[in-house]
Amino acid sequence: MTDEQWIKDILSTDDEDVKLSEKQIKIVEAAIQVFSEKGFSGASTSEIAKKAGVAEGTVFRHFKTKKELLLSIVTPTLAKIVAPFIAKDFVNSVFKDDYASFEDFLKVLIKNRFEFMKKRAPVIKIFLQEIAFHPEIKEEYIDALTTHVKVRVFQLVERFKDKNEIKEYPTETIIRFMTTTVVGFLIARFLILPNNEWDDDKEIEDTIELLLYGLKK
Amino acid sequence: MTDEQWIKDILSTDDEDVKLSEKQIKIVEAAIQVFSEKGFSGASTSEIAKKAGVAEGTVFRHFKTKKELLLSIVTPTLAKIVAPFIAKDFVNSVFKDDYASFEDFLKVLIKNRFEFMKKRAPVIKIFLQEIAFHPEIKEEYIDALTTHVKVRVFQLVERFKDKNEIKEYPTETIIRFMTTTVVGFLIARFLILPNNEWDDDKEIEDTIELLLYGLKK
DNA sequence: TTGCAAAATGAGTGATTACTCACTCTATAT
DNA sequence: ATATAGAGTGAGTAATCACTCATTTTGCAA
Repeated sequence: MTDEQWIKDILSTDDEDVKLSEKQIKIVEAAIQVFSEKGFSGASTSEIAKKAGVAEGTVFRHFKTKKELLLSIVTPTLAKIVAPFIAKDFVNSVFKDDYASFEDFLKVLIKNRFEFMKKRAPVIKIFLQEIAFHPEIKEEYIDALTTHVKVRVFQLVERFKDKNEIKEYPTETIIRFMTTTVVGFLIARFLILPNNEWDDDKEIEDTIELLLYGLKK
Repeated sequence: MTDEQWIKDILSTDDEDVKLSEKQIKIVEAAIQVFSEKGFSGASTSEIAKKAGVAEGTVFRHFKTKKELLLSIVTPTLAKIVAPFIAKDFVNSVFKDDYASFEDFLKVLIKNRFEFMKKRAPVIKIFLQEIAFHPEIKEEYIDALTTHVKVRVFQLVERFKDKNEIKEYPTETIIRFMTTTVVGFLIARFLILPNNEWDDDKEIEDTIELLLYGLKK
């Protein structure tokens, strides 16, 4: 349990984008708030400017169009979703000391994605909402997921299969099962019922256990 | 396997709303298409009217506001989502002949919701999208789910627990697990990747099996 | 203090929005 | 044939939209 540094490093998500002026940051923050509340189409640039404490013209000085403002929020988010998995030898790192169990992996992964979601719920809400109406974003998202994340997780799952830790289901199905379970939990926790009283530690623990029992040999 | 009439009856979702004039139907159909493609805010009443082959005034003769048009689509959907579970003695019906297994129940439920989703994907997309921006709809939805669906499924799961068919996890967690798995599959299948080549029968089978292994004692 | 470029401004632009209303068309009853 | 009611129309309305641009303010080097 103590020696999980192998993934924690890879999964780090704490880098922040800099090189934005003070006003630019205020505009982006306001945009996140308004987009999150009303959706991209329902949000008006005048409201964003007002909330940012800035003239409407200033918004367009820094972002050529309203859509560019959306992209400046959504694109880095996509990058951060993918980031943990693009470490070149992701799979090997996990197995480096031939010590990693499927359980340990699940644990670290879920806890990490939990913190990720906790910190970025409004942005991820925008991301999920708008992906449906902007085919280029959706395309880019699916592309990034399949070429970076899926390929590597695929290898990983097959290694755990080889080690006889999990069942012989189609790897596709296993990945889908893991994904919907984790993502479903996070969406329920942070987007649908954020105001419920959640015993987070217990929910995470149970989710891991259920997944484990469903998949282990 | 042959004698599952007990649920199939209860789960029927094939009633259609009538008492709508020909033009009203065309307007609603057009609205479903445009709302589904562009979202509520992004859709214009003029486009809906055009697509329905109708003057814009006609839209407002039948639906006082744009939002009323949205509600005329979304409200019956909510009713149909809940419908299967509001049969007064839902739980007892399932156990009527003391013959139902958890597996049979899962099988019928998933297949039924699959057909439901298949038939109504665009409307359900609208439903899921707009629930985020219309608190009253969300409230009504959560209310209906907790007072009708959740209560009954709760009883059901506990009965299966009593019969030693499933584990002693918190019933809440079991329900969430079942829900995210099934809903996650349906969203992946019909909303995110509808154009993939899906072996539906196999996916359904595997999903049931995985859920079963995760939950059975 | 002055000079000056970059940043910020907000009134102005044409397009589009949801919605209205005075009017016409159509179907049925007599 | 005529009257009547309601369905259908589409030009018109004020409001709001994303975006522009001539002008002012600001920060800083000389």
